[in-house]
Amino acid sequence: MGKLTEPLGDIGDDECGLPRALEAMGERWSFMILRAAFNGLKHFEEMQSNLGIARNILANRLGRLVESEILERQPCPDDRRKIEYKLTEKGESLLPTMIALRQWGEKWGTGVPSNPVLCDERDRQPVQTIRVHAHDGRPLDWHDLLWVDQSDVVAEAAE
Amino acid sequence: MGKLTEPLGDIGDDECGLPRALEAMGERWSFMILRAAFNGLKHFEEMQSNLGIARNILANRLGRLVESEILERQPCPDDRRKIEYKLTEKGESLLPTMIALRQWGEKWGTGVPSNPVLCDERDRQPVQTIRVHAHDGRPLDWHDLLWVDQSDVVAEAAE
DNA sequence: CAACTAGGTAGTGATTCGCAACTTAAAAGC
DNA sequence: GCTTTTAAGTTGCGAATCACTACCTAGTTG
Repeated sequence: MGKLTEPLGDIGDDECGLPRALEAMGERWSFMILRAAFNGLKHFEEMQSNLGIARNILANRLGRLVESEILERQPCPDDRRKIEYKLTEKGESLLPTMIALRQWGEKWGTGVPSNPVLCDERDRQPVQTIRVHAHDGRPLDWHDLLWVDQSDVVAEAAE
Repeated sequence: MGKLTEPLGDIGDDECGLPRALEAMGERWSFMILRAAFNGLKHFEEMQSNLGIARNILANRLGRLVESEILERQPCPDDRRKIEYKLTEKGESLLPTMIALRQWGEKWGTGVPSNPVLCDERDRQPVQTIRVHAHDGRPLDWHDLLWVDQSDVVAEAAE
């Protein structure tokens, strides 16, 4: 007797992944550090000078990102002073979120076209703007969306 | 004589839209308030009781989101005590970012399948997982990406 | 073995957060 | 029309977080 759909009204908060995501990524600097990691920065000093973040904050955030299994912390074998922070699979899977946020900031910032463009390395064409897509690939907007109870989805998928 | 590509190394920080996006959305609660707005909550008290956020913080965040033109603040004509906060176009265009973050939180949270599923209202099938797509639609991962100078992109697009 | 480097930690003041109480203006109840 | 209730804030204050600087320690270089 599950309610079939809800009118995008209030959803069970704890069913939503957003709070959990924000627990890991919601603090100041977290996204900037993630960007640095995606940009190939691996070491503490590298990130510190690149981001201009305070050292204790950086240490705290790196620790937290490692705890959340977004980054992996491994001592370098060749120079045992150095520590390499690298993205885990979980961390890499934040790429779409980060690109979407970046694209939004570009689109709605000052009209500057934002010069180095993110491209597919295969054909060097810019990547698509990130959108929500339906099962069959149609791009969707907010008003095309609906919350459906899991059981009802499965039933319909069997059709 | 622009450098053709960079190996995803350091990018001009100010060319990146991420800091600008975080200026508007990087504070605690901003994303949760945005989610509330997407879920149809329009009024102060509604959001306050739904999110459990402190009133002063909510007032501050709403003010900031309005300032950033993510929300629009309009007094209700029928009840002049009430104020309606509604998403602007700029605010609505944060939908992909929010869904991407939510999906990430669901995928990597406790193995709970997260029950009400976000679906296309047309066929009631779940929406796709948000990804980065190439110009031609191929899904791309981190290692498929490259920064290309704008002028070089245009040149290639003309081909 | 002296100097330097990588990755932190510790101390301190400035911000911000979060809770509760208060305010103001507009409805509703009677 | 007078009291009560509701909506949307604002204010004060203690607790937590941020950011800046200085310091520390292990490992590496000259």
